[in-house]
Order: sequence, then structure tokens, then C-alpha cells
Amino acid sequence: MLSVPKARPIPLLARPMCAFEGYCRPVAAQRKEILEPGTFVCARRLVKHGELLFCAGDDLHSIYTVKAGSFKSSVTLEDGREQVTGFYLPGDVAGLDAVGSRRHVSTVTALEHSDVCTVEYSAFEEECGRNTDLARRFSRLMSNEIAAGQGLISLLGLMSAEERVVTFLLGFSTRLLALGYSPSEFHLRMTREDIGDYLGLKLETVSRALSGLHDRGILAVAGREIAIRDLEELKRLSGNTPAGRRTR
Amino acid sequence: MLSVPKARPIPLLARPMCAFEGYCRPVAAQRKEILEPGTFVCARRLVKHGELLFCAGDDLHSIYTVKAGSFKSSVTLEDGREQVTGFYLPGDVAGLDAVGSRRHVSTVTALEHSDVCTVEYSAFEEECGRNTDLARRFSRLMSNEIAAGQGLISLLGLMSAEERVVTFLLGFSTRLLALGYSPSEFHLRMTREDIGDYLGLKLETVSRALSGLHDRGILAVAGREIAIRDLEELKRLSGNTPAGRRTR
DNA sequence: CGGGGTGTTGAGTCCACTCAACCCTGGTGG
DNA sequence: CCACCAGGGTTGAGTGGACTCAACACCCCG
Repeated sequence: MLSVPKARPIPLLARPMCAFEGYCRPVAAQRKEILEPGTFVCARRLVKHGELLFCAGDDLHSIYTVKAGSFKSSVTLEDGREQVTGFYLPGDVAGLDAVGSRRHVSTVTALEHSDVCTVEYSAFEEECGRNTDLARRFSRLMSNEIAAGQGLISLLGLMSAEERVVTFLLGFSTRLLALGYSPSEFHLRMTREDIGDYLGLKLETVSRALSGLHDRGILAVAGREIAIRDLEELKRLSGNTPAGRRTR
Repeated sequence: MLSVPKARPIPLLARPMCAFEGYCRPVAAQRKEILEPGTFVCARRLVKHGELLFCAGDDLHSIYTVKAGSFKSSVTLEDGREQVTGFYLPGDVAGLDAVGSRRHVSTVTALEHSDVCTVEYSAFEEECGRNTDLARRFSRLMSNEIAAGQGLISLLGLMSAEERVVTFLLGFSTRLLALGYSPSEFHLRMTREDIGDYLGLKLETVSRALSGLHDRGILAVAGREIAIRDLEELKRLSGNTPAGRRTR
């Protein structure tokens, strides 16, 4: 086991980005009545570690873009079993599942002190009606969320415990890379239990899988600090990425 | 075991409905140059049992609304393992996962001889830019797909084999009801293997679960013919529908 | 110093899987 | 007409991977 380094808080916003960049002005601008046509209101909100952004069953008021920090979204069954359906990092948009029914089906919880941009949905929808490019971005955002869901579905339906953990790590690594962070050494923002609830595994199983990968020299694991030591082997273990046109 | 009744082909379109109703004119109308402004082109296509509507990796050309028949969508890993991600019945729209990346991530296969309406996507997108109401419908459609995905995710991550089968049957029953069919007696369009690939189970496990429910008098199962005999008990076994604001 | 939250590891259990046999039905061709 | 075969479904016996239960280590904080 490695010595556990200090859990220095990694700022999660090396490359500031926003799905609605260029279309959104903070409320301050609105108050000063300099709001330009072609933009929509957008209020900052700080969310403390463990606080809910919104909860399953809540009416849809706003959708949220993450500016800094991280979140998990989850669905809870009546008996308390929790399924984490995704993690949101800066640039991601939360709340899209509510657009159809006007009610949130998932609950989104901050994994650390975080900062979001609140987009009042009815105003946003109106703006989409005036702004084709914005509407198009929004469609793509939703479609990507569908595709991400299908990725998790195939993980849950098809993969062994180790494959799930490996696939999760590779996916997280890829997302960090896109945000401008190191894809090979990173800090997990979530507990083993969150990871397990995401991957359909118990926390002990996640821990065992990580230990196994560590012992084989593929990873260096020290609590939530992860270093990828053998990326090729990791990819081989995940191996079965979705295939295109089948040959059979 | 019941005697197996004749597999009479149930027409799947008691209540004709379409997500784009009122906005779409068949190509025939276009040829006659009577296409009104505010509508978009829409070509019928017949798909035979087992044929693909589109395949993972294909470029996005069109999205499809099911007019009659039924389909499964699936994701296949490199090693051939298949995960069914959903079933489409009349009124459903297939292909929404491709809008973001311009490539289909799933493959959609006809479960029987079926009939779809082909909507060329770029024309449709343009039309959405002119027609706010249409764009809004489309957003809801996509959002509902996200919500449905989250339902399957929590099923795969949290439920036992029997719970999965029960939840699947109740969901299928509800959809048939919405289409105007009997929710208590129906014909499954898919094989045990398709159901298993959807629920993350092997076909033998699906068969055993159905036999168990049959033996306890909760269902009457005869091949693909299903009759729900004790709906309350079935709901109790599924029991754990997603919960709202949690009390802990 | 005690306690709660988090993480690791071990021992034993059980549910869904694997492998296999068998049945039924519908289609095809001699 | 019947023989044959392939696809789909059911059931049984045995296995194994992830689970349950449990103990313990570590860290931060009051």
C-alpha cells in the first residue's frame, strides 16, 4: 500500500467551459438592465458538500451547469436502495431528465463544495425558440446524455466487477483529460460506496477490485488517489468497448 | 402449463399515434408539390422481421417513428455480448442517441414485420428552428428517453432477477395500455433471450422467473402469451418503484 | 481520548450462471 | 405423407463470483 498523500483539494476547473457559453449572462447584468437580446438569465449558486441541487419528485424550475466541483445523480427506490446514474463535472449540465415530465426523476447531490449556474428553464426554452444554434446545442446535450446512459446500461448488464471498475476509471480519466487535467494521476471525488452504487456493486467489491489492480501493478491506489501505471493493460481489461457494425 | 394458444398476430396499432403528428406529410404530398410550410418530409419504410433499421456506427441520416410493429435497440461489445437497451412500440421514436455525435451508438432491429416513418434529420432540425412547438415536443421526447434510461439503469443496478422480470412485465403492460391494448393479457414480441439481454439476465433465468410466477398463480404463462392473474401481488413483488424526496 | 466516516480484508453463503438434456412447433424437402 | 432439422423454451445439477457479515485500520475532528 502506498502512503496516502495529503488530500489536497484539486480545483476542478482548469479549462473553464460551459455548454451555454456566449448565451448566458449573470443576473447582475440583468439588474443593471444591460441584458442583451439573445441571452438568458443565469444565477450562480454555491452548493455545499452533501447538499442537494434538486431531488427526485421536485418540479422542474431550472437546469444547472456545473462551474466548479462535482456532483452525483441518483435514483432511490422506496426501500432505500440507491442507484447512482452519473457523475457531473464542470461543463456538464444536470436536470435534463426533467424536461419531458416537468419533474425531476433523479436527485443530484454535491460531492464537494461546488458552484453551479442556475438556468431558469422556461426562460431558457423561450430563448431556444428564438435561437436556433442554442436549441441545437441543447439537442446535442440531451442526445449525449442518452448515449451516456446506454453506456452505463451495457456496463451494468454485461460486465464483470473488475471490468466495471476498469471501465469507470478509464471513463473518468478521459473526462479529466478533456477538462485539462492529468488523465493518469487523479483524485476521486466520490466514496467507494458511491462508485459501487454507480457500478451496481457493493463497496467491498469495488475495494477488492482496486486492490487487485494495485497488486498487479496496473494501478497505484492510495485511498482516493489513483495513478494509472499500465494504461495498455487497463484498456485490455476493459477491452470490450462497444462495437460498430457487426460481422456475424 | 397452459396449452399454447395460436400465436395470432396482434396488430400493434389500436390507437394510431405519432410523436410528430400534425407536422409531417408523406413524401407523396411533396411530389405533388402540395407540401405546406410548417411540415417536413416523411417517408414510409417497411422493415422485415430481423432486419436492421440502423446499426451502431452508422452516420445519422434519419430518425424513425414506429407506425406498426416493434423493435429492439441494442449495444454490442467487441466480444459479441449484446445488451438490449430498449424496445420500441408504435408511437416511439428511434435514433435519438445519434443526434449529439451524428453517429448511431445503438443498433435497432425489427422484432416482427414493421412499418416506420423515416424523418430525414437535417430537414427535421431546420423545421425545429422554425417551429417552436415542434422543437419543444422533440426536447420532451429526448428527455423522456433519458428518464427511461435511468429506469433501466436502476433496474440493472439494484434488482434481483425476479424483480427485474416483474418490473419488465409491469412496464410492458403499462405501455400496451397506453396504446389501447389489454394490459392484463398480451403477447410478448421478443424471445426469452431478448428479454434476458434487456434485463441483464440469461434466458434460462428469465424462463425460471416466469415459471415461478406462473406456479404461484400470479401469471399465466404460455410461451409468449402472458396473462396477469394477480396484479396487486405483481406490483408488490416489483414493489420498489423509484421514490421521491427521501426521509432519511 | 473517543467516535464517526471511510476503506481494507477475510470467511462463508447464495443467487444467477454454465452446461446439458429434453420438448414442442413450424418449415422444408424427399 | 413423414422424416428431419433449426429455433425457441423449459428444467435439472453443479459451479462460481459477488454478496453478507464481521473485524480491524486509518484519519480527521471535537
